[in-house]
Amino acid sequence: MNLKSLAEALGLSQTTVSRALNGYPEVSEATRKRVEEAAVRFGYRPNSRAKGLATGRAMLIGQVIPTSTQHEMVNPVFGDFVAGASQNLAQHGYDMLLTRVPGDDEGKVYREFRARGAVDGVIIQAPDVKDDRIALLNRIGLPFIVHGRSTGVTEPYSWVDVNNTQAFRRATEFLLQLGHRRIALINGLERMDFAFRRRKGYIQALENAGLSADPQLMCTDEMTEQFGYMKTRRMLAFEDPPTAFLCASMISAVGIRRALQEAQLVMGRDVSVIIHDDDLSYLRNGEEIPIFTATRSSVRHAGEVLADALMQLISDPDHPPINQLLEAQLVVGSSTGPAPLKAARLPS
Amino acid sequence: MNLKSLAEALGLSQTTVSRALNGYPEVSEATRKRVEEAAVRFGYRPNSRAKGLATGRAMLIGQVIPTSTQHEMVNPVFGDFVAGASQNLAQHGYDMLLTRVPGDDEGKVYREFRARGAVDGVIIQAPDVKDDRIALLNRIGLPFIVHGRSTGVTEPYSWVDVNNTQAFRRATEFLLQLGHRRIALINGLERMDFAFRRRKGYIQALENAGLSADPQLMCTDEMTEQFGYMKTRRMLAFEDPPTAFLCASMISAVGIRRALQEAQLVMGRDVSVIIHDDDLSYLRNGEEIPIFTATRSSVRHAGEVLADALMQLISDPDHPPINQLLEAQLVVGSSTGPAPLKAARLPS
DNA sequence: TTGAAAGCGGTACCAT
DNA sequence: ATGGTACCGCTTTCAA
Repeated sequence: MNLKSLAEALGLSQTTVSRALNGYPEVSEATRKRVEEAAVRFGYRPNSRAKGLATGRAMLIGQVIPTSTQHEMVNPVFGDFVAGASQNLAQHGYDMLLTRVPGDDEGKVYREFRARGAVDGVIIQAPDVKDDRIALLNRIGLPFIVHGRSTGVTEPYSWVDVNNTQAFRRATEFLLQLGHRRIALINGLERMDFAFRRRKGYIQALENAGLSADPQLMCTDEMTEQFGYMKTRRMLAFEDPPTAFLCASMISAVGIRRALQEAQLVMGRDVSVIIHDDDLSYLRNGEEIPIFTATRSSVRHAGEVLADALMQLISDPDHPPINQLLEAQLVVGSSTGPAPLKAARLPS
Repeated sequence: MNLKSLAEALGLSQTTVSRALNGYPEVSEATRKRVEEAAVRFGYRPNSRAKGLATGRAMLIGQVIPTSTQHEMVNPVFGDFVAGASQNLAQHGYDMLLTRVPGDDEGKVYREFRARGAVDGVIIQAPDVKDDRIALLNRIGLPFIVHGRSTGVTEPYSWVDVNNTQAFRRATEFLLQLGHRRIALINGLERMDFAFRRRKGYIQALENAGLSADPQLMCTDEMTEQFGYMKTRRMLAFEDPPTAFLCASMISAVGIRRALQEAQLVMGRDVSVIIHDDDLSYLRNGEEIPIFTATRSSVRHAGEVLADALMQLISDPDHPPINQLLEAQLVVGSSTGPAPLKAARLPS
């Protein structure tokens, strides 16, 4: 059923039917009723491509699937982000177009998007420090918004980010308060802006406390389970091992837990662990105090916020860049809900 | 730059240019060269919607984002599946269209897809036992393929699935071989077909060994960390607690590990854990033998296989249903690679 | 081998 | 308030 046959069935012109269905004011209420009813009855839905061709809009937002380069694995929270984003895009009639890039020529995809008119805007994930996608997109004039920021990029662009620096500063401060002095940082690839910022927060907290970061306790790599496991194992073997861990990925966190579990059993070692992204938990004498950032839901939330911002940018081409810094949640309590911070101190 | 202006710039008709670019044989090699070169030079790319309107194909595969109903969280391997699928779709010029359904009227989305001609086919995720989406899609005639199967559906349909029954039967057998008799099953929602099948495999293995499953050791719920944690805690408190755990989600596995870590510290308890999806690991006296199914990469692989199958279905409307059962990987070794199975026996 | 022109299914301008 | 029609950018039949 297309517009033509619907119009014929109603004995009206395509123009009128189209107007009635799209809420134009010049249609009489009587005909509008009649048309809408018939549309439902016949199950008429306008063809997406025809509509897009006529209006010049794709009603699609593009996104390149972000895989960590080597292992080609996708960040497990990607699904949550996408769920949040597409939920709010849907409210504006938009869907999400996912593409995968063979090599590292992501720029080619954006040029294609633009040239083919395949999408009305794009979402950029996991920007690097000095990410060059931003300049490209600004240049080709494809509306976009970055999930995260890119240190070193001076030209204006829209972004929605979580305050990673603050989150890690606070988490480190919390551990320091508890008496920890040897705090390990299991970080992601620091060419990625968010990892870069997390380290910054960690170092800030240490320096504010008059301590300097021990290079031996900081490591950076792709966030695999293996990475978390190996690094933790190695660090626990130091003569002055860390008493707490700060980590930024639920995947690596599994590895850390595995290593700790092993260490406790083998060495009877009593260690604390603090984990960012999904849950931060502090373990002391077998009593666990979960501190969590509930990142899966906050990533989802970021997706929602970002989608709304992008819709604004698209509806108004002259809209100034939107920059939105989301407060990092850092709640101490059980994973069923926040609770007051318990200051469990490290025994001297 | 569109076809018209490209044709004008070349002093050729749109027809010829179109033909040259689409590899029609009747174009002279000389003009084809000339056209292709000019297309590159001008950065010409055919408009997606115009092309789609003319050809009647959307070059898009639809997919509804699968969220577990209550918590609205997305399975963390979703990204890996999508990466695999869209990689192979891209080889055929297809992209993926993601939609989120507000309520539970997923059927409405598929009708829309069909009526609007928004996609050429769809991928169905996480089918329930007796999933009714299958009948609907068969009825409305939208090509589709299911990632997983649906026990109880008799009409033919295409699917790509992993042998979950076998995987869990084998894992259970392995634990039995090692001397375990009290094996816990931390399962997903058993209305979902894959969870249903996993329990089947678990029970099969027990019965083959002349044992019957203890209802106390089987639980099923949404795969949250909390779920894994709480159930493990509870089961460890039994007077005859499990000595091994079989789990089907990396998220719940974190909870299980957390509970075990705690238990070891508090109770000095020595437990084994076996985890499906991402890693199966066996822990004994502090010596860990990882047994893993590498599910993140195998889910990715499933996405690739499924995409290829769907491309076949779409290119040939009369193609009979494609059913492909992927062997579940069950490898014993380190997480860097497979190694021979070590039969670490439980002390009697 | 090349070109003219009729769709594909809508929207929107200009009349009436 | 309603209708006629050009047009969006491409493919494809038919004619030359």
